[in-house]
Amino acid sequence: MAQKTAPDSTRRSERSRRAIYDAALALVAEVGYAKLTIEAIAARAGVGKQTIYRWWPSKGAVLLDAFLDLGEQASRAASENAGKAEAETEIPNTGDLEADLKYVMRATVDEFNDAKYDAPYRALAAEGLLNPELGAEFVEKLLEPQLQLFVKRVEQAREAGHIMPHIDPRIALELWAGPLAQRWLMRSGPLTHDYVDTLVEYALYGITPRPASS
Amino acid sequence: MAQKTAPDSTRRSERSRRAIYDAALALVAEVGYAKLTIEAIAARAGVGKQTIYRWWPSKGAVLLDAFLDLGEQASRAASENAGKAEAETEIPNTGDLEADLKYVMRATVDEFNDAKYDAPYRALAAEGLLNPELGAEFVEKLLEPQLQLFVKRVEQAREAGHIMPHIDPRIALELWAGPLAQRWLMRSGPLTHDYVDTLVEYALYGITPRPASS
Amino acid sequence: MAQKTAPDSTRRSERSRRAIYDAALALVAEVGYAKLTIEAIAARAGVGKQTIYRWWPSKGAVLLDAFLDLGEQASRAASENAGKAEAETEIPNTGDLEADLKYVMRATVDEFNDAKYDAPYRALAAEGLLNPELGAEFVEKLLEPQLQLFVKRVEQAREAGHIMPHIDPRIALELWAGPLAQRWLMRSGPLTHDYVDTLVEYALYGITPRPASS
Amino acid sequence: MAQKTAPDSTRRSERSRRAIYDAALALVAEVGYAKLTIEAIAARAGVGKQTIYRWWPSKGAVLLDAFLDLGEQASRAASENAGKAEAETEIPNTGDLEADLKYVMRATVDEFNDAKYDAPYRALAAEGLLNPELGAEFVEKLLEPQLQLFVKRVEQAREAGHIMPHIDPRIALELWAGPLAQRWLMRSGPLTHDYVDTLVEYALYGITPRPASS
DNA sequence: ACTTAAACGAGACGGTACGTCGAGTCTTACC
DNA sequence: GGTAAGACTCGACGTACCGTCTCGTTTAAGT
Repeated sequence: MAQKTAPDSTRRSERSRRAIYDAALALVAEVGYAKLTIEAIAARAGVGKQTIYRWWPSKGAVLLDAFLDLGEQASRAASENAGKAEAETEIPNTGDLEADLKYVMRATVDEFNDAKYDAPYRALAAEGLLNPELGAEFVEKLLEPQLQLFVKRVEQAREAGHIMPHIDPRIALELWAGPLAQRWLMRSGPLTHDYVDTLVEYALYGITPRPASS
Repeated sequence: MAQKTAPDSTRRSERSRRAIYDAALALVAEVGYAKLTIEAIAARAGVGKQTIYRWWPSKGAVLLDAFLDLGEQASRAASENAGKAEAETEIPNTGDLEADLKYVMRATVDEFNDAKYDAPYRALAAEGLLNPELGAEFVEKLLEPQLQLFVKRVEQAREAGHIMPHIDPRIALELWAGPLAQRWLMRSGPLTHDYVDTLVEYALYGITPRPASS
Repeated sequence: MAQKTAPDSTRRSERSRRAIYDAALALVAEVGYAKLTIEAIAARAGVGKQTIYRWWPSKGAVLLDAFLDLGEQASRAASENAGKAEAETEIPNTGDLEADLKYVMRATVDEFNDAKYDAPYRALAAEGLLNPELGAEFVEKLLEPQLQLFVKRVEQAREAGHIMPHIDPRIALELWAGPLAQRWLMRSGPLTHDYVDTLVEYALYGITPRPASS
Repeated sequence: MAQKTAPDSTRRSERSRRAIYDAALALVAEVGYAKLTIEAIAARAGVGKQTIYRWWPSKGAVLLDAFLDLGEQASRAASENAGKAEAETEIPNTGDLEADLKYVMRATVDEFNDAKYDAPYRALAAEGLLNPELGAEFVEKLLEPQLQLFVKRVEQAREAGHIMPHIDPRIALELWAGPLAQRWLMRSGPLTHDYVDTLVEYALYGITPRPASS
């Protein structure tokens, strides 16, 4: 895991790291991931190229860290505002699973439609497809934590008897998360509130006829 | 659509086109999409670079055509074998929707696990994420045709009363196709027959408790 | 001797070669050999770096060719002016060896004191000291041809009985050429007409007392 | 001579200085002057880069000091061996100028042919060509002291009547020292005992015919 | 069958970015 | 305050490909 004489991270320049994150995020939004270059990041950040190569193995890795840092900053800011530290870190539980899922899915759709998040997130996903190491990190640090929120909420619903006991929550959540991801990434259809509402309904109640419903 | 003095496609060298497809597919499997270069394709194909630039705008476009051609060859070969021309071009309808879907999904899983298809397909998906034009072509020529097979089968089921009448087939199919795509692309979980079986069951019957079923 | 798939010199761009020569000579005069970079030559010449690397192995080799070309141009210009094609290509023979040598040596001193020639010539000499390949080429193409002019003149003098028969002309000429080169390169003393006059006298007649001379 | 807040040389680490000299001489022999780097010297010497930059302005200056130190060590060692302290610091005077010069010139040839001295000496000469400051120091500290030995011996010969009174010893010595230096540096001819013998003879007696010799 | 213009192979060209190396400066911890 | 260590900015290295541009040389359509 250590390359040739790993650098001493205690002497690392915090100032440079921040500047690199800012430059990477700004540039990926401006020119797109394909035209994002390490030279440009270094130049924009006022940093030597070697400082980037010393700490990251690829532009994808830089962008992933930058994006993770962006998330941390956001959640740190959120924590400070309200007293509730769980801001955005938990799916609400009003007792009505369908309503709660729709609420979160609509918010997710809005986020995917926000250019600020779309560019880097999409770039990381694309890079992850081709680069297994980065893909694994992407899944572990970005995707899975978000999916685990659904797992938790589905488990709560199961305990309340709203979900059948034999259902695997980790698979269940993919019924709505998978289609959303696919439409977003592939642009294979419009991303609307109606769409995710429908997704949640189909997933919860199935698409085959039920006997006596009410 | 025509660049400067569009080339005369009637005089196009079939031999070169084939050589380029072969080279592109071979190279993407050998070195991966990121390290695939037009120079290498030209060299491997014994072709001038200009011959590639004359007919395609990017390496992604070359690979897409090469992959489409691969599919055409495969289906042409299949047609010749059996008398049934619809080989692989239709989902079976035994009257049992669940069984038919599971059958097709298991076959799809097997295909995704086949390295021969995985490398170029994954590369095209990744490129499509970042390049909207190529993404649109990818969806139109590769993804949507496959999804339409599900649409057709779901409509048949609806007519047979096995699916509720208000269900939108185009959305319904995403309940199982979306999760499968996500797991494959993101490597966010294992791709097994059991997994897709579960997916189909959850999608058909929902995850919430049903009243007296039988 | 041939590197990897030697380039086809028939397709070489004459325009680029000239631009590279001009840029190299201009830059070495401006910033000195140590700060001369291939990137700067390429930029100044409006040429891709690869075009330099394709045809020359090092900046020293570029400069050597540029300087040789400069000499060829000069002698070609000289040839066109006067009818005598041997302009500068031969040492005069007035019958008076001492006078003829002094004449040529004074001209050489003037040339060494001319900044236009000093910078590249000195750079090439320095590079040749450390790089045997380039040094050999420097000697063969620049130094030796000039020394051979002296060899020829000394041989003429020997035939006329002005030089002792057992004298080796190739060594004899070093008596005045060697000290001049050393003073010029090492800056170990002033380079004046008087100095070379003295050199010629000492070399011709020796430094030990002669018996009754006249 | 003093940069910004000149370092206090009384606190200088003798151990480091020695290690730097050793490393510089070893490396220049191993990889050549062009590939000699300050980083490598520091690493080999087990010394911080700053310690080198604090005391020397360039790699050439380091090497010059290292080479001078080498000479001092050698002469100090020689002094301890024999009682005669002037070992190697004076040209013998047997009364036969020709023999004495040939003796010293042959020894010089042997030294130039010794790889141990050739590499650093040649490197310093080359650097001195391009860098006037270092060149001046090279001449003053290395070249001129050696030439002065010849000046002294020629003056002795003049006093003995073996050299004509009007001869300038400083110029006379260049008749044999210049050609030798040129052949060595430029590799423009073989460096043998015969060659320097011839040089001395030509220089002493001239190349033109003498009346009645004996 | 002959002509002729376009496609072709080859590859040199002006560029951009790569990932590495070393220069010279600066900071940290130690002695 | 000198030192070992090494991270920093900067600039150049030599390489790999990009996409464009000639060069002859096939090659296939139209005469």
